[in-house]
Amino acid sequence: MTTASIKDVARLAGVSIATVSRCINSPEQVRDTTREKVQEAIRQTGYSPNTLARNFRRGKTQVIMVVLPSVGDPFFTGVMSGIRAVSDESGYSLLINETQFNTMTEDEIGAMVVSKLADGIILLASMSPFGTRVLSAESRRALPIVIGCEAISSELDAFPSVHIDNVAAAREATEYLLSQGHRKIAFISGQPDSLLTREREEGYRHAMKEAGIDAGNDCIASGGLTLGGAIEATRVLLSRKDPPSAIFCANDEMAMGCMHAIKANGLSVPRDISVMGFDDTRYAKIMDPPLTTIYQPAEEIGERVMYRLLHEIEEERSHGSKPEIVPHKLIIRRSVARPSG
Amino acid sequence: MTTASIKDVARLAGVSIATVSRCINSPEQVRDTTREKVQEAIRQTGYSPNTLARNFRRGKTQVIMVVLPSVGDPFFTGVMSGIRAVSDESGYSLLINETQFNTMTEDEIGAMVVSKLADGIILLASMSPFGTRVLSAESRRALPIVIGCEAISSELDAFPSVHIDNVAAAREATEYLLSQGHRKIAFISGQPDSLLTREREEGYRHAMKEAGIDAGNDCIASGGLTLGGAIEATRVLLSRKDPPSAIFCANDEMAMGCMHAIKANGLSVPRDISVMGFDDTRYAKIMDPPLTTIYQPAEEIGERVMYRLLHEIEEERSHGSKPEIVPHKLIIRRSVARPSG
DNA sequence: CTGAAAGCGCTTACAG
DNA sequence: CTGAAAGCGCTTACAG
Repeated sequence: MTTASIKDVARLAGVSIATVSRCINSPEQVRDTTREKVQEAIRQTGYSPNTLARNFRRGKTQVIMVVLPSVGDPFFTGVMSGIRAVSDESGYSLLINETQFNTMTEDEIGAMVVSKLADGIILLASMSPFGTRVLSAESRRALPIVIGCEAISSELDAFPSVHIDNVAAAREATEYLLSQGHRKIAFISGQPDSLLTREREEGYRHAMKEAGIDAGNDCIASGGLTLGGAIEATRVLLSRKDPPSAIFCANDEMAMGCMHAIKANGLSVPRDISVMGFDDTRYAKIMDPPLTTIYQPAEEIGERVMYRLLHEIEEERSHGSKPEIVPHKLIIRRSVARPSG
Repeated sequence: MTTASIKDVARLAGVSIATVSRCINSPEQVRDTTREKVQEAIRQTGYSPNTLARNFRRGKTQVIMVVLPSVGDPFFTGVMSGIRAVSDESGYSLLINETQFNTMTEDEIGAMVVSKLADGIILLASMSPFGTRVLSAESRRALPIVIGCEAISSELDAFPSVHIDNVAAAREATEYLLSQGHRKIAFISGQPDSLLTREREEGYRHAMKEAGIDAGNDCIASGGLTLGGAIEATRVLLSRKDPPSAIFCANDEMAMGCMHAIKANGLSVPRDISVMGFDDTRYAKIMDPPLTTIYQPAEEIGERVMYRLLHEIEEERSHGSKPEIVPHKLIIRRSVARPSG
């Protein structure tokens, strides 16, 4: 199958390749009769422009790369659909790059843009705060990158971002648990180096401290943001001499695992132990009992991130832009009750 | 930020661009002293090869495109990790293209390959069985495409594929329900035009028929493979004059919604109604009660699909290859019991 | 409205 | 081991 090139079309139609190109890219510049001849030739040859050549020539690809940690994470369903809503009407295609929780260094991110495979990048995944400095602060600012959902490392704070106030949200969640009378509140965090959960942990610690409670290190267990990790972490927490009366998980995925582990241990949620999640994924409301959690406006985050990126691509790069903070919301369902003790 | 080109490096190092190119692509062909000069020049200029130019020149991209219906679908976590395990050791990058349940026509798929944006394609998503015929049967066979998980339309049956025997698996699931004494078994299907669920539905019908039970159309409700769709479908089923004693859902996602709707209706699973899923995603075992379902070897499917694709890319295209069938397995947990009636 | 020509940045036989 | 040169397929000022 030797694919037809623009030359074959030109030869068949009896015109120059420039004219064929114009028929495709700005047909209004071509006389009707010529255009029809060319279109017929395109049909006959089965010609389709070589995207590789075109991208190269134009120096751009019309694609936006979305970097996310893991396909199969229900939280990203909403974010993606927000991104897509905007990209659909802007003529960009979306391609997704999965990191599988390998933190990306700044350099790898930079390489993606420098290599021109995408015109812009949306980062929804964590990345190492310790990228080696190939890119100067100046050139870094020039890359069309926008960060969504996550707090970001100091190396990346030159980039625009949109996310909720994770510290405040986690504090609010913890305060709700406190308001229900809990004192022994444990926290299941993500990977120790994840900035996102570090912020949520900070909110938790802050609220505990303000309530005059010493949240020592054995109030905190790492669940790696995964279902299995949370099950393990919960088991550890429950086996302590003085187990918690409430567990706050840094995301809903872990809250699902946590609830399961509690029940598997013969205890009841929320009668024996209360569980609080974070994200409000589609599963939160169908948990048994339905999960009390923090809602993140996933679609809105997606839309705003994409708008922001289009701005970065099309306008002058903004300098030192502040993060856009979108509102979160505490969703009270039935996985939290007053402690029985 | 004007990025350095190969010319800048050549000038600075005092060599030709051919030599710079060789230093990058086959350094062993270059004398040590020259290579060092060039490497120093690369460092100073911050040069990084323009991937667009390179891809264009080479006529290939070293990327594999994975087409899947939806990021955020837990089933694909395993398939992707199988694919990645193989691609990692083969030097290909993975890019993901999400269809959001818009069925892709054969033409769109073909366009992706013809346009050369990827060297090969893995299709994990449904596609319309009615692609218009831009591609002849011959040329179609030439595209490096492998299909995973799904049964496929007749237009696409020239492509290699790897999946479980969906008909047999669904039959087995239904037979298990029958063996527990159920007669009034409902089925929640996907989109009416989804080939995948059509096969599962076929297995269900087959088993029912063999048991001498008339599974009329009101035993079947469409849930669109989504959580919300299944909740709705379950409500409809429960409101029938003669509600089912067991519900077989075409995937686990719907089984989760189904169980929720049953409980929300004040009924108990499995005491009042049994629920059977399909896929055995990571959530199946943490459902309450844990979900009885069909296990698909997701990782293995991913690995095999990727191996198959590498074969397609690197070797001669295979003609009329048979689908690879991987084994499924009935996983008995606690969402199915004997009917109470 | 159309064509001849330059050039995007690279790779790779071909000579030497 | 290295360089000069052709060429990948397209787009786009520039002339006419």
